[in-house]
Amino acid sequence: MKQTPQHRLGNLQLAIMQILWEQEEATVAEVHGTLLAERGLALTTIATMLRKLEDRKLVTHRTEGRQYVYRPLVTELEVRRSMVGDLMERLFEGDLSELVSHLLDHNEVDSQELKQLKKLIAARERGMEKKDDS
Amino acid sequence: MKQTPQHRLGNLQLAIMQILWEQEEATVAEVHGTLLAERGLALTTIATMLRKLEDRKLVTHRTEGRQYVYRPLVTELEVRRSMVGDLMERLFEGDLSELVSHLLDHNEVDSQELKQLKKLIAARERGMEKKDDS
DNA sequence: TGCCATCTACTACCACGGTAGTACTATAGG
DNA sequence: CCTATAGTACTACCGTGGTAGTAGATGGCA
Repeated sequence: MKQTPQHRLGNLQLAIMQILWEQEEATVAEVHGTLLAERGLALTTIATMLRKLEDRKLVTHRTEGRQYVYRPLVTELEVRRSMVGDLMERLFEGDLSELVSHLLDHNEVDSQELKQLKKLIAARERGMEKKDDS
Repeated sequence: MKQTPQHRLGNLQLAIMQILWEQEEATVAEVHGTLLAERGLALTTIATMLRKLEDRKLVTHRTEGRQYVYRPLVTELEVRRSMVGDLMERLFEGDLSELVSHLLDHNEVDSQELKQLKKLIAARERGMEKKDDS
């Protein structure tokens, strides 16, 4: 068994998926329009990419008039889980603390953010207790 | 300015680099021998990959007898920074808290590890104060 | 009805990770 | 000196992300 089929997405693929996640669904032209500003891509490029994503079962489409309306088949969460987990595995042997430690050491983290993180951990601990009861 | 020239490494490339980071330097045969267990790769595959890595200035080599001894030109830290930063940018718009939050929510984190993380943050806060003095 | 604009499908390319066979070179041993 | 062998260089091929041109279908409008 191969489990979570490695949602490893490239830059453009991710950008497209993010639009679909935000909009729920979108036509080729809509995706193209949204992306046009930051990347100057041809409409056919977007269309091709969407078709390739559909091949990989990451999106699907329905027909509306003569347009295709695409819709994501995987959630942002799944992709994040898969890609973050992959990286953690590849770079930190799956050791979460190592990764977080790296993050803290090598990013500008202001005290604001540290407070935020402490809150996250505290919340997590409370969730833990609850789970311990079961 | 565009930053550290994107050290985006594939699986095999990373595995090879990791060996070089551990050993400081290694011959093709040594790398091949180390990797042979987990992946059954041909020696020429390793040699090719090392040459490609050299093209990209990620490693270099010197000659010893008739063998090449390869040595990394980038540190593990640099690669980690680059790849983690890249992922954080792509998936979480560069928001560190978002990434950590995701990590906490979607991995089995035991209380042991939470304690460890709190320690990391506390240490970070102390480092902060010192920097605030300057 | 017939032509144009709009959309998608096909096809083609490039770059690159990954994989490996074959060709070439130089060395060590007889 | 000459050959077997160890070791690298070349070349090639596949898959896939990324990019886009061109062909084909279709619907709207004059």
